[in-house]
Amino acid sequence: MAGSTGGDGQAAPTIYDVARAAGVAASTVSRAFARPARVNAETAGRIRRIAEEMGYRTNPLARALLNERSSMIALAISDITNPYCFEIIRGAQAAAMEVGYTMLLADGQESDRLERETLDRAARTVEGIVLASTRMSDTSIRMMAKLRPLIVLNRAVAGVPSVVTDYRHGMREAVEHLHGLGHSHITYLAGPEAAWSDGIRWQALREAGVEWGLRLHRLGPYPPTMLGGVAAADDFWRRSTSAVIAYNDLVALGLLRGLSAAGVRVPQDVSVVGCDNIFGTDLVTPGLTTLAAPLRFLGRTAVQSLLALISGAQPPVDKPVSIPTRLVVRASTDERRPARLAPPAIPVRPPISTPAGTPAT
Amino acid sequence: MAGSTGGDGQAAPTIYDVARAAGVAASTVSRAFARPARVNAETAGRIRRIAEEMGYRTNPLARALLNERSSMIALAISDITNPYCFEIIRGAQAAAMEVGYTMLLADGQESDRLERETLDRAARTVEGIVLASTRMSDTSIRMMAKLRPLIVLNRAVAGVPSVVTDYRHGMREAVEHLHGLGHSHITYLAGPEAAWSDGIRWQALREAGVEWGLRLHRLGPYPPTMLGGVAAADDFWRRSTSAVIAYNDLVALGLLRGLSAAGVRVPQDVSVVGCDNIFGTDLVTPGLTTLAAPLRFLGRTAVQSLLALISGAQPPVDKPVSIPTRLVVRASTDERRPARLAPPAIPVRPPISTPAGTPAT
DNA sequence: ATGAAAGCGCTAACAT
DNA sequence: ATGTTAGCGCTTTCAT
Repeated sequence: MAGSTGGDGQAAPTIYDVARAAGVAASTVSRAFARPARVNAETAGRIRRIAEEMGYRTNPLARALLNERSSMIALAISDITNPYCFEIIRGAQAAAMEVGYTMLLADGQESDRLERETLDRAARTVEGIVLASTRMSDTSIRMMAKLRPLIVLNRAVAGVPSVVTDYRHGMREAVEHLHGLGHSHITYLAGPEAAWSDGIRWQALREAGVEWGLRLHRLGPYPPTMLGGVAAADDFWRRSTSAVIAYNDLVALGLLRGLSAAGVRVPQDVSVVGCDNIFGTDLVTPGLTTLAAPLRFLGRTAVQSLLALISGAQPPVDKPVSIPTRLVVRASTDERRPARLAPPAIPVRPPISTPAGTPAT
Repeated sequence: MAGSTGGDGQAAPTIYDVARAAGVAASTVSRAFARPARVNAETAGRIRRIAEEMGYRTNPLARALLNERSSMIALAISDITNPYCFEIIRGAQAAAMEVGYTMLLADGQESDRLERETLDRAARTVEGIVLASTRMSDTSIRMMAKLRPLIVLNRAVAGVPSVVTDYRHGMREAVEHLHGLGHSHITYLAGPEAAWSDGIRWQALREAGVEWGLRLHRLGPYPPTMLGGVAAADDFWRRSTSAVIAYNDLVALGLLRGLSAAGVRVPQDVSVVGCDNIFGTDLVTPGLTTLAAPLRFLGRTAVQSLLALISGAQPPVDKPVSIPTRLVVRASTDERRPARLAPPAIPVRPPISTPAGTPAT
């Protein structure tokens, strides 16, 4: 019932305690753990047994102080509440754990300053950093990279090794899919201008458009959130094409909601494609067709690259490691209808005015 | 273009470097930062300026080695991909950052062993631990708590301080809501038997049932996942009441899916209530009515309690800190219909057989 | 108000 | 194969 309030009972045994108990020098104990080959097998065994009995665990801080090997890495995230991050974190954490590394999480709470502060504090402690999504400028990133081994995720920064998603191929697949469904015009709902991934997605999309002979339109930028998507629905409304590709799933989800409120049917009136395949995309009705980024694999790959970098590898700083995507087709995309058959069933907004610019045909 | 491959440019300046540059002893530099009052104001200013210029940052590892103050805490999560965790992590991280602490993330990947290993490794490094969701046994937890200051989240472990959600009040509200809609029988879809929150939710539900004069049924246990919910739909099918409360939102979401596949309409045929209010609950159709846990606040409170514990506070180990819930009413709950008017529109499964035990009336 | 010195727990040299 | 020693960067006595 009562119980101690927690906290250290007694001081943890040090390597000296173990050494004394085993009747050997501290260095021998150290070796018994780190380089068993250089210790008499029998002695090593005895030491380990005694250490085990005493509940000895080597103090990582002391080790780190000596040889800079803290066995910790940091993962920086600009906004941990974004579902996009979850799988990345999981992948990263798993990869770290596999090799005995501990992962520090630095959530920037969407603030450049907070993010830098956190990283700044952590930088000394960790052996390397993965920037999974960051608000920091290229310059800041390069400075950070000078301080510590660093890998950027889904962003290309000259001079810094990175792991990115292969949107070029993915967008081609998405456009091919829409083309196959008879769509000839696609609207892209842009994300934040500062986002590297927005630029690359739009560029990849344009190239794919040329390849398949589709016309592309661009709306935005919108905040990369559901609210952003709702706002986009409002704009899209006036200038609609039969197909939309959104910067990310959150925007697509918001768009779905906004469209539905406006009485526009998906996929009958408009086909919608998202990006990332986050949790929730198969929860909505209709399920969201999306360009799935292998999020968990991305996190894992980034950490593995970082560990390689730490052990002295020289990854290319100019060509990022590129991870392929996969188009997940759900119900939000369908064949283009020749023309809208009837006004929306429940026109919450005024019925569709004839689009000034882009005819839906 | 070329650029260094990352990694440390040159050794970071130590306190001795600063001391030399400022022409004072190292201890004075240390004091200038930690106890400015005990240093000549002018000297202190000069030191700080020089340190700033040199880009000096105190090495947390060295500090920690000396006085056990690493300014780090660990947050243990059994499964980081569970949306339930996100907001908790965010709240915890924010609270830690506010006071200059760094947060380590220990994801157990749903494995008791992995979780213990990770924590074991991290324990020496951190000043304290928050167990946000854990697969560990009470015994393991108590052992851990002896080693380090520790707070458990949403679980009561005798002898260990904890922060929990006030399900008693919440469940009463949920039952009142269903009662007000005319429901007289409620089925509870149980979660893992090992989960403390399952026990407490069921108990709170039973008490509320007595209070409002409703009959309660219990089905399960089911895995706390969407798949678990789909499986539950299968069982519930045969023994349905007009209202269901699921162990958590994931199960409720799965149930919604399973029910829909079976042609059972929500909320017309069945009202569904979830727990937690995770991301996605307002994405589904119908939106899920759910007992919202203040996830972010929970994480924040846990960390704050931990920090208090670390600074020597003696929180009660027997009565957990209790955080109130809020019932979020969406479209998945509605008035009970006297009887089903017609067989399901699209009976994927055989039409509803007369329930043997519990009549839907 | 400041300096000198010891030592946190560990490991890498060097010596045996 | 093992022991001895020095020192990582910091803070905390104790002395000045």
